[in-house]
Amino acid sequence: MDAKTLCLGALMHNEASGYEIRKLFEGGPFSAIYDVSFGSIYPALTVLLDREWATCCVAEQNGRPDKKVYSITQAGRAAFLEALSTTPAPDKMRSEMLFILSFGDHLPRADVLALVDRYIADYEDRLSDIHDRDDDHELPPVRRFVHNFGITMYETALEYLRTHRTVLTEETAPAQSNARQSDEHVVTAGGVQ
Amino acid sequence: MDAKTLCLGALMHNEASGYEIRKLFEGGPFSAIYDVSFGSIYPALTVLLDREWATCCVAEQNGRPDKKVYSITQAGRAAFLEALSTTPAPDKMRSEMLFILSFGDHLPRADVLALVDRYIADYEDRLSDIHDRDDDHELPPVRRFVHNFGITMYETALEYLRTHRTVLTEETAPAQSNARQSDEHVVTAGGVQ
DNA sequence: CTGACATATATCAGACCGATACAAACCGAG
DNA sequence: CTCGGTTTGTATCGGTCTGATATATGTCAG
Repeated sequence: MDAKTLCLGALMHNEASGYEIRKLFEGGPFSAIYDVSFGSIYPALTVLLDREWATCCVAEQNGRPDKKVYSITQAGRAAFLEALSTTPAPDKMRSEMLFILSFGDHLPRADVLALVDRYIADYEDRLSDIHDRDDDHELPPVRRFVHNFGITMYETALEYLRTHRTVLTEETAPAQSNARQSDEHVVTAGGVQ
Repeated sequence: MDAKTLCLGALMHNEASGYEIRKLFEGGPFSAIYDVSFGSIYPALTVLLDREWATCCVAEQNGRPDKKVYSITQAGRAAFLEALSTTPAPDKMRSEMLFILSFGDHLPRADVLALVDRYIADYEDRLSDIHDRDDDHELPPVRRFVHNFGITMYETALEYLRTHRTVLTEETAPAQSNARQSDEHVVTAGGVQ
């Protein structure tokens, strides 16, 4: 799924500037679904103009810098629906938090708990972003299906983190230092070949 | 989180070849956490050798091609724990499936249901991968915490998809064709500025 | 009136992805 | 017994994407 398709998708609902498209993916309705950065969006929008999949006009604003507002064309809509017809790749998660936590047994327990707290705060923010938007009102059925899927996943993550955090405070002696680990986990030879 | 750190993490538990590291992230214990491709892994392993964060030896196998087995060094462990000390970036999800589904109201309902079915099958496979591995036995506490988090998220996704799929079969008339859409959602002017 | 913050566009070096190529070995079907 | 398909395994490369940075306008608080 390339940046051009993602931008076309953003423009399907409404005309938007590059900055606004970015906000749809960061904190907006696409934030639980996909991620794309400025460095991909602006070049992609240029390509959309080249292919006449979008048009652009400058909008002056009061109290803000001007912005370039892009609108999708009929050709753009056709190209978008065509792009949607490819079989989707499986979901890809990139969680630095979980990756670090998966080595939490090598870290001081206090650090682990701090990470979990940060993780909780992160998902609380995401959930409140959703509720602040409040796009609940009269979504078409499939959009509602996707919307509620995201909310369900966030709420599940939060509930798990909150209820199981306590287990980590009660558990047996943690590794006190990250300079020394027990060598039990280190398999240096044998077992292979 | 760059490929070098991800490879070091993989080597923390066990020595491994590039191919084996890839499998840890595709279907293996890291599959719910992070994703990294061959095109990143092999160059990263070369860099690890250069920096003496890993050593390498060729292992002959019976009935299989030779493989190059990498082992993390003490300097590598130090570098890895150092890398873990940075504050983690927020989770990034990339779901082509959800992105396509979020435009499901523009698509024939049968296509949407087929997509949901594929999505369900996808997560069923992931869950059975986890249970096939069965690394449940005696994980250290924080690893268990992360492990069960992944299982919980997968099970929640499956339950949501299964129970709410039925709603999409009962609902009001779907868009019959993807060549025509109602123009109601298309805001071409006004409302901005 | 200074600094911090939000809005807004744009670029670019470096990192990464996905596809591809190559190769060795297995296995089932015809 | 060989043909094609699958698994294991290493490696590279073009095209794409990221994350940081630069630039600029405007608000608001202190």
